[in-house]
Amino acid sequence: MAGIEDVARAAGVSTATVSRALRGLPNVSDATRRRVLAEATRLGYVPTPSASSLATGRTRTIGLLTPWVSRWFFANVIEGAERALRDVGYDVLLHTFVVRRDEPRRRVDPDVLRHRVDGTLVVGLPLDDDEVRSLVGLDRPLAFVGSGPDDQVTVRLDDVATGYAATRHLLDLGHRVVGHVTGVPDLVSSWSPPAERSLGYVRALAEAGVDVDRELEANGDFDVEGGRASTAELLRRRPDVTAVFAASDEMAMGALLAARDLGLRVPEDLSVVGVDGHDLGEVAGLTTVAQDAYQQGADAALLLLEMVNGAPVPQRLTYPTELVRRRSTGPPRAS
Amino acid sequence: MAGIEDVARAAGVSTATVSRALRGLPNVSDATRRRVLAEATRLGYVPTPSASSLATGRTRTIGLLTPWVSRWFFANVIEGAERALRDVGYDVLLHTFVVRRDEPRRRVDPDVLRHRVDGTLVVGLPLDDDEVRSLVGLDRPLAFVGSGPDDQVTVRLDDVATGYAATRHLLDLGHRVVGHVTGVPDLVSSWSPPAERSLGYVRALAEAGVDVDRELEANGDFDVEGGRASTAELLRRRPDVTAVFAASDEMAMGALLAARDLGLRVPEDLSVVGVDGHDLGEVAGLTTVAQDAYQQGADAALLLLEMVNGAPVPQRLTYPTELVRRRSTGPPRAS
DNA sequence: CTGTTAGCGCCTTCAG
DNA sequence: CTGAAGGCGCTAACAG
Repeated sequence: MAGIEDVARAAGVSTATVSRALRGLPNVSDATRRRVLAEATRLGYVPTPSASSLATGRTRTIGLLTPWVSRWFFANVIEGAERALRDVGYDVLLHTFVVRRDEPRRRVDPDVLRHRVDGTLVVGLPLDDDEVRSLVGLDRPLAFVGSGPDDQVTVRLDDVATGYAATRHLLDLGHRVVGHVTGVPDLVSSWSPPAERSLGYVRALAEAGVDVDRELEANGDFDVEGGRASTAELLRRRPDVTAVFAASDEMAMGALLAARDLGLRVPEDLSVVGVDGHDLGEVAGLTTVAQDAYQQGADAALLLLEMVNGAPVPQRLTYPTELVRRRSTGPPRAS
Repeated sequence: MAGIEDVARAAGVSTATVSRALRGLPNVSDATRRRVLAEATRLGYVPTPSASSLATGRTRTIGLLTPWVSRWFFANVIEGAERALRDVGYDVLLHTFVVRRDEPRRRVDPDVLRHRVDGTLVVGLPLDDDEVRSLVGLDRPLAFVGSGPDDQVTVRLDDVATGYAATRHLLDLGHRVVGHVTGVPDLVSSWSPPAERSLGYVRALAEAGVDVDRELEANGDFDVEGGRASTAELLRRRPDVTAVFAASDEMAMGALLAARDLGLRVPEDLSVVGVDGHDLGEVAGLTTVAQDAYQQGADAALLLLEMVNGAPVPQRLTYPTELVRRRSTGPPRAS
């Protein structure tokens, strides 16, 4: 409840000096600063954010845009980013965008962010060019995690390499008819991870001299039920499939369910590999190409802060992945 | 970039009228309102939040306090709350608190929330009395999800009944030596769900005339690895255990891993039941007492908004749970 | 129904 | 090194 004026009065200085002293600005004598600090503490003074925002234009808040919080990748990125930001006294404003199969999602509206954040972190949300432009138009730092336009600061995997690694693992085991459960049906942007993972898949097949067939790919919408349904569909179309590469662990878990539904043993009848390194992957015995989502969130947040502070930052941080072999993959049955 | 003054000038009215018109307040003629709206839209006017906060004392922001975002219950509550709030134009400020086994966590600091939120939602974060008092001292609406003090608005399960239901299911299957993997070692508050679930466990055992033994309980820290370790410990202490009730699905998954580690078959050698209804429970074949975390988050958010608007709200919303039977539970082996 | 006038609480030149 | 004073952009009485 104490205002800056109370502190000023108590310390016998002006409000300007209090402001300077408390924010660690120069041009305040040590003695004065100590006195101000002491009085501020004693009175329990805390600056009113809206007042200082109004005066400075800064909010010490970062906007976090994401389609979900309850999925592995997103939850971990958010957690990593929030903690990194909190550590330096920044708040996180959470904005989710419902993304559904059929209906188009609500568009990203820069007006909701304007004057409300010092920067924006877009987590795994595919934006069209207009949306990106509108965020750029906020004239505040902008960074992407998981995927992002080529000309924006982005923290992500090498998704082509990731898809390649997963597929290659299956090929190395001897599989020759490999299905692919991918992420999204229609891409609003050209920089989508599922598209690139799919490219890696195709590349690995081609390199191995294996036929690539559109019938071997199906959309699993990045969730368990989608993975289950599309794997079932895949197996209906091509009963000779012996392995499936799913573009996320959650879809891969769906693939495991589909196998069980159909009475197929894993990995004897069907091998499954995912992407993520989901916490529960071990329980399911899921082979996966693992990534560190938490750290990507934290690093992206730090990058964004650098930008907020006007420091130069690398345009792109590419994270490593690691193949984790578990029970869900093995050599195909001898046919 | 256009300010309220620009709109006022363009519409040929005062800023006060613009403010009234745009916020749908009475005492503005239809014609004027339309004109103002048109000009505001044309100029792309959006009120600066910090300015209106400073003037009104309202922020249209809710603070969300939680220990994690990457765990099932928390992620779903957060998602539900965020969407409910966004729908009515409220922002969510996310605050996480690292909770670790050993070290004490950072204390909840009301100063970070002061003048920054219109209300606070505490999600599954055990607070001590001082912390609760400090939040109450903010003089803003406060609500809890998952657990909360008796005298505060809380949305939660009947945790005693939940623990009872899970344990009862095992007893009904014929188990007589039932272990319990609980949540936390030392409770900072008396209203913790793990403590109540444990109470339900004890009650069910007592009712069935089965001995209750402290050795049959172990702390699993609410995560997979904790569940794994404590289940292993449990089985070491009491090799005659035939079933385990874990206070969360994530710990239950850990119990499944422990069983596998020890070469025990589930459910023939060990039955496992959890609590939550985790999305991946089906993949693991996990029997569970399911709850709807998303809806609890959404409802708590709505309750909080009612309070912000000065409406009376029920002190307590108790959510139903439902036993979902899967492969992880079955009758004990005939000994 | 509409305009005028003070603030809301802090920051930031500009003097001194 | 410090203080005075204006202003950030909007809202809330109070007149009219």
